[in-house]
Amino acid sequence: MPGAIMVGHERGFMAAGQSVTMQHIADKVGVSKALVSMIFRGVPGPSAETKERVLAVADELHYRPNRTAALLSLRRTHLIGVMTDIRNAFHAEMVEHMVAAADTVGYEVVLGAVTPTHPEVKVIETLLDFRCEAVVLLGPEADPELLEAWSKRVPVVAVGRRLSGIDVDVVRAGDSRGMSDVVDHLVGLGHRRIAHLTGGTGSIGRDRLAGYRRAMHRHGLDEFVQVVDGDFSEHCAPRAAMTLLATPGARPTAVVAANDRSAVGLMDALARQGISVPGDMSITGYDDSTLARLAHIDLTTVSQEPKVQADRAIRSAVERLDDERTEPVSTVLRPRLVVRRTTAAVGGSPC
Amino acid sequence: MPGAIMVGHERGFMAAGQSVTMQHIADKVGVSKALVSMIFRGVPGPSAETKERVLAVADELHYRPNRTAALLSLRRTHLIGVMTDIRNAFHAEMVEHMVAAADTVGYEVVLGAVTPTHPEVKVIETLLDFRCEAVVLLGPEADPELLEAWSKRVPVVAVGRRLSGIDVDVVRAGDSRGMSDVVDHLVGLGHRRIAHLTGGTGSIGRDRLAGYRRAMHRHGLDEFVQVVDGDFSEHCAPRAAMTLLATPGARPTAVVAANDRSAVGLMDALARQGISVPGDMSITGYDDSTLARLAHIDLTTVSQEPKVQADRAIRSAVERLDDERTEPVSTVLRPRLVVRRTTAAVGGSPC
DNA sequence: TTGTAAGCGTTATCAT
DNA sequence: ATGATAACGCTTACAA
Repeated sequence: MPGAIMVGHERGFMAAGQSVTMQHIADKVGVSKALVSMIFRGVPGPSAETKERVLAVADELHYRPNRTAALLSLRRTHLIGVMTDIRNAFHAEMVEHMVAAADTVGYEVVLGAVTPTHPEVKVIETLLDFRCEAVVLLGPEADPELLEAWSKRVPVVAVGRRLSGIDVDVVRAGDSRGMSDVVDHLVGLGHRRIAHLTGGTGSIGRDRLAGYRRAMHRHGLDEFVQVVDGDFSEHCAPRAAMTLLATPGARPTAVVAANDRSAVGLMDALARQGISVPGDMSITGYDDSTLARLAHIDLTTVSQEPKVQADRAIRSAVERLDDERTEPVSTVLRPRLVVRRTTAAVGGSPC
Repeated sequence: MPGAIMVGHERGFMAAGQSVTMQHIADKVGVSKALVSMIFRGVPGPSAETKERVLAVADELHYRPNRTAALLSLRRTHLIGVMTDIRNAFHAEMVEHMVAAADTVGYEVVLGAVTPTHPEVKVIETLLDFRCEAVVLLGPEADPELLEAWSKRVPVVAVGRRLSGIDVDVVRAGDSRGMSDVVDHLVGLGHRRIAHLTGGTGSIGRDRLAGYRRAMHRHGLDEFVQVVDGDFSEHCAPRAAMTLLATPGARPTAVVAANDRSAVGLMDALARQGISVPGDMSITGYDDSTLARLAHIDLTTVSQEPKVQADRAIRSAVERLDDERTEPVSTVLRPRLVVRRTTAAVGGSPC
C-alpha cells in the first residue's frame, strides 16, 4: 500500500517521484484499484455513480495516468517512431502531417532526430528502445542489410528511398515522372530547346536526369537535349549560366533545374546577364520549397506531396500493425506540377 | 518464471511482445536476474568472469534492456521534453543542438511537435505523460498562467519569449541589441540615412523597432529615422521600395529590415527599380536564415545563435534537475552580427 | 560475489 | 458491479 500522497518533495517538483496513482484514488474513494483502472479505460461495467466519484477525486488530486506503467502491462505502446533529419524542411513538413495522421488512427508519433552526433543507427535503436511498434524512416541511408535486420523486429517504412528485395514498405514520389510532367508542361508551351541543370551524380539526381531524357525522347526532342552539370545548390548556377548562354544560336528557351535551390541560383545568374525570366527563358525547379513560394520568385516547380507521402507512410505502418499485412508494399506517388510564373509560352512576353 | 523465449509471434514481429528479458539471460547463464541487472548498469560487484558470460549470452539472445520497465522502477527518466514548431527552421536548428547538448550531460530529448492538430497544451501534456523531467518550450505562446502551472510540476524553460514574474527559466536573444549592432555597423560604414523596414506590430517586431530607434538616437541620427511598415515577409517589399525611393533627395543609403525574408524581398524590389545593392543602397536582414546564406544573396544579417541558445536551454533544465537550482534565471544572449555582401561603405562601389 | 524479494503503476483474469 | 491477485521487466535494499 502506497504511503500518503507525496505533495512535492525537497526540490519543489514531483519530478521523478510521480505522486498520485490509481491506488491513491481508490483509497480515497474507498474502492479498488482495478475499478479505477476500468473507469479510466472506459470499459463497461462500473456504475455511473462510482464512475462519477472516481473521476471527481482523480480530478481533485490532479491524477495523470502513468503511461510508462500502462505500457509495461499492456504489451502495446501505440507508438510509431519517425526518424528524420530535422533540418530538412521537406522532412519537417511530412512529420507535421504524420503526427496528425497517426493521431486519427490511434497512434502517437515519437520523433528521432538524426544529427551529426546521433547517426541513423543510434536513432533507430533509441526508437526501438522506446518500444515503438513500427518505425518510419525519412530518407534513410543505412545499408539494406541493416534495414532488413530491423524489419525482422518491427514493421519498417522507408520514405523517399528506392529499395527492394527486403521486407520494408516504401513510400516515395516518382522523380522521373515529375520531370516528365515538367517537360510536358514546357513542350505544351511550345518549348523545344529544353536544357537540364542536373543534381549531381547521386541516385536522386540520376533519376531526375533519366526522367528528363525520357520525356525529351518521348516528344522526339532528342536532338535538343542539353545536360548541364549542377549540384543541387546555387553554387553551380553562374557557371551553368555561362554554359547555357554560350551558343547564342542554340540557346535553350527553357531550363529544367534539378531542384528549387539551383533554379533560383540560375535565375539570379541569368538576371545578371540581362536575361529575363520567363520572357527570354523559362525556368523550373523541383521540390516546391518555401524558396519557390517566395512572392518575388514564384517558381514553377514540382511538389513531392509531403502530406500524401506522410499519410501513406503512416497507413503502411498501421496496416502492418492492425491489419496483419505481411507483404511489403511500395507506393510510388505521382508528383504534382505546380505552375507559377517562371514558365511562359516560348517567345512570350514577360509578365 | 517467464516461459520459453518467444521467437516472433503470429505476425512475424516480436512487436509488442518483447521477448528476451533479464530473466531469460539469468536462466540461461544460471545466475540471478539481479546480477544481470547489476552488470548492465555497470555497477561494481560482479566478477569479471560472470560479467563476460552474461554479456555473451545477452548478445547471443539479442537482448535489449526494456527502458520502460527501468523507468518504472527507477524514479527517473532522464528525459527532457522539447516542444517545437517543427516547421520553423530556426527551431529545427536549435533542436539539433539540443539533442547533442542533452546527450553530453546524460539526458535524452523527447520531441513534441506543435501542429495545427496538436496545440501547445496537448503537446506539453503528452511530454509530461512521457515522464519528461523538464520541458523546454521553443517559442511558447501559452498563457503565463498555464506556464506557471506546469512549472509547478517540472522545470520549464521558455526559449525566445520574454517572460517574467513566474518560476520559468528564459533563454532568448536580445533583439534590440541585435538591431543596435546592425545600426552601429552601418554607421561605421558612413551611413546616416538608415531606414527600417518593420516586422509588424507583434512583440518581436516591436523590440526590433525599438532597438533601431535607440541606436539611431545614440548616434545622434534621430532626424534620419525612417520607419516603413513591413510584415516579416517579402510581400511588403514592393510597396516598401516605393516608399523608400519616393523622395529622391532624402533617399536612405541603407535599410535595416526586420528579418531576412523581407530583406530579400526588398532587394528584389530594388533590383527591379535599378537600384544596386550594396552599391546604391545597403540592406541588412535578421535571423541568418538559409535564405541569407544563399551564395547569390549573401545577406548581411544577425544570427540569434541557435547553438548557444540550445546549450543554455538544456543547461538551464539540467541545473534545476541536477544542481537543485530553484530560482528562475533569464539568459539574454547577445546576437551576432554576420557581415556579408549586402552592406558597403556609403557611396562605395558594388562588388 | 551472488541471490531473494519487495516494489514501481498499470492491466487483466478471476472470483465474489 | 466490484475486489483480489498475478503479471509486465526492471531496480535495489538486504541476506547469504
